[in-house]
Amino acid sequence: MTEDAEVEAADRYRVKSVQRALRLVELIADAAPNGLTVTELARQLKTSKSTAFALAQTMLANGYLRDVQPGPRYQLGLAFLRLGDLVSRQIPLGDTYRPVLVQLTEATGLTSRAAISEDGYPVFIERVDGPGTVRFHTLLGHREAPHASAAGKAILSTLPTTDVERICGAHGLPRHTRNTITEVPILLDDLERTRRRGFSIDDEEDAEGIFCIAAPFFDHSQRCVGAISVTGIKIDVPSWKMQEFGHLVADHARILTSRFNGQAPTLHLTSNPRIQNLVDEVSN
Amino acid sequence: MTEDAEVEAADRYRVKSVQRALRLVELIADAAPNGLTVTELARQLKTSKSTAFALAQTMLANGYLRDVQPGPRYQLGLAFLRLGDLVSRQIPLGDTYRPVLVQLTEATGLTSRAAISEDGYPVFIERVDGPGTVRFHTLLGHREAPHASAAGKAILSTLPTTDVERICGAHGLPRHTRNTITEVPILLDDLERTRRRGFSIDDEEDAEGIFCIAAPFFDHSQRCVGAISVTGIKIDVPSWKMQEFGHLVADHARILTSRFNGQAPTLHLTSNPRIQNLVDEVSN
DNA sequence: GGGTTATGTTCGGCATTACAAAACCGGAAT
DNA sequence: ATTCCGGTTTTGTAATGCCGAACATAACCC
Repeated sequence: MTEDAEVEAADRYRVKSVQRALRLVELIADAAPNGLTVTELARQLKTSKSTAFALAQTMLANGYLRDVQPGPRYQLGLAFLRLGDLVSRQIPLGDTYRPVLVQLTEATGLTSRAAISEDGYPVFIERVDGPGTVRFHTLLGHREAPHASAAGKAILSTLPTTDVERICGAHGLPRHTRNTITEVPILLDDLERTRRRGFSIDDEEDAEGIFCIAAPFFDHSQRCVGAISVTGIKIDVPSWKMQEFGHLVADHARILTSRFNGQAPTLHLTSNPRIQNLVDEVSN
Repeated sequence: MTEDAEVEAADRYRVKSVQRALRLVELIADAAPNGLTVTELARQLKTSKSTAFALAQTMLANGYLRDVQPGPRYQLGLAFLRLGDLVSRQIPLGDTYRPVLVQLTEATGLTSRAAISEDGYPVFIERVDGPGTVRFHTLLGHREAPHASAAGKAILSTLPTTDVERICGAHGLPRHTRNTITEVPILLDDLERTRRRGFSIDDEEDAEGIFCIAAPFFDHSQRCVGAISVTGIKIDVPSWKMQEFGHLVADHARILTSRFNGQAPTLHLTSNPRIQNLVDEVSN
């Protein structure tokens, strides 16, 4: 009990049963679409059936869960639809994103998404699926890794190095694929290239076979609000097309910036010598 | 304590602190977009500041609330975005609705919505706003009154009379405006007219100055899945246009029905004599 | 069809812990 | 500088959430 009094202190003002209830919601969310039974909930929550039952009943009575037959299985209720809609309305200029994404998807034929920055992390708030048959299971509200996603790197590329190091320090650079950048200096190089290009590239760094291209957009004080991105399957895209996609994404990010009456910051070119010879790499 | 042991029994398996937490979420949702402070929460929850604080901290730590400065105000967190998105994906054929609504909005210039039936109540699951500057504050996940909304009446019109009476008996027919139907027989007449027309009309019955036109759609077993509707301001719509809107809505509802591989039920014409002379009213 | 297993639901008691009140703190306004 | 007001922390106590075990009910299988 002496090990980490800090965590203990942080927990002091948390209501345990509510924590459990929230965890229950998460479990059901992850277990979609078939729902979970009381027994399965109890096992996963590491609690007794009676407790899981009481929690589920409470959520049920308030519309946060619904009961799908047969064999009482709990599924997320429509109440979350309302709350989700409310949240998306609270996002500043929330209805600006979709038209831009629609246009970007039409131009590229790819699924496009918009993320806003939450302490450096991209949180996706809007999505327009492409016409392809392959569907990426990308949920709104999802936080992606800053170092292993195009949107994340686009956001990081607008931040001073100290902030990048702080954010990376907080959660490390866990490896997702063999292409994932796991060293801070390499990441910083990548961010510098991103600044020069105007868009970031996730080349199978988050998931095998998937690429992502993103560009940041800004508010009036030149602060990065978030990033928009397109996602596709690596195999059927020649590299010249990647460049084209990149410019399209960057163009549409600029449209968003102007919608916000925003302004992109002027580039602070690095003096890092390792970077200097990358200047012309853009046109490769 | 002897008054209603039934309610007491139903409450027995509810977790009080979780109930409170959910109520807290509702309060914050209703108080949007500026959020609430701990003190305001405590007052509205009729609890002490410390309790409200603990609840809010718990939700905060899990991303269900966010802290908007200044003077710590709590606002709904982006976690709800994820859950809302998940729920909307769980709706069968969830991505079928939007294209149809887009088309309907283009054809009518009005805001159009789709609702699914939950025990006779329409719950709105998708929305496409019209080009007008006036915005209706219609939230997804919102349950409208069955007797005082076009979508509700469209759904009721597909149900046998006994079901309609049961549903109305459960919550009564509360008056919203002076046009609201508050008598069951009148409602039944209206439903019969709806069946003959092929679409339902809410003529300022839910809110003054607002009209709504809806039509039901069906699944393969001829059961009503829900209804789609258009909403507009009464004043600038001539009655012949209402008819045109009605047919457009009904047409698009049929499109949805066919997307579900569904089939509309054959009309069971009533023998109610009061209705007989309404048959030709359609062409008024 | 009866026995068997796996569930969902109900109950009672103990220990936990969520709660309220009050003290503490820090910033804004006077 | 002082007061006020709201947010945070503390602490004791009573409420209540939790568990285990009993009960009910449905699915399953010889």
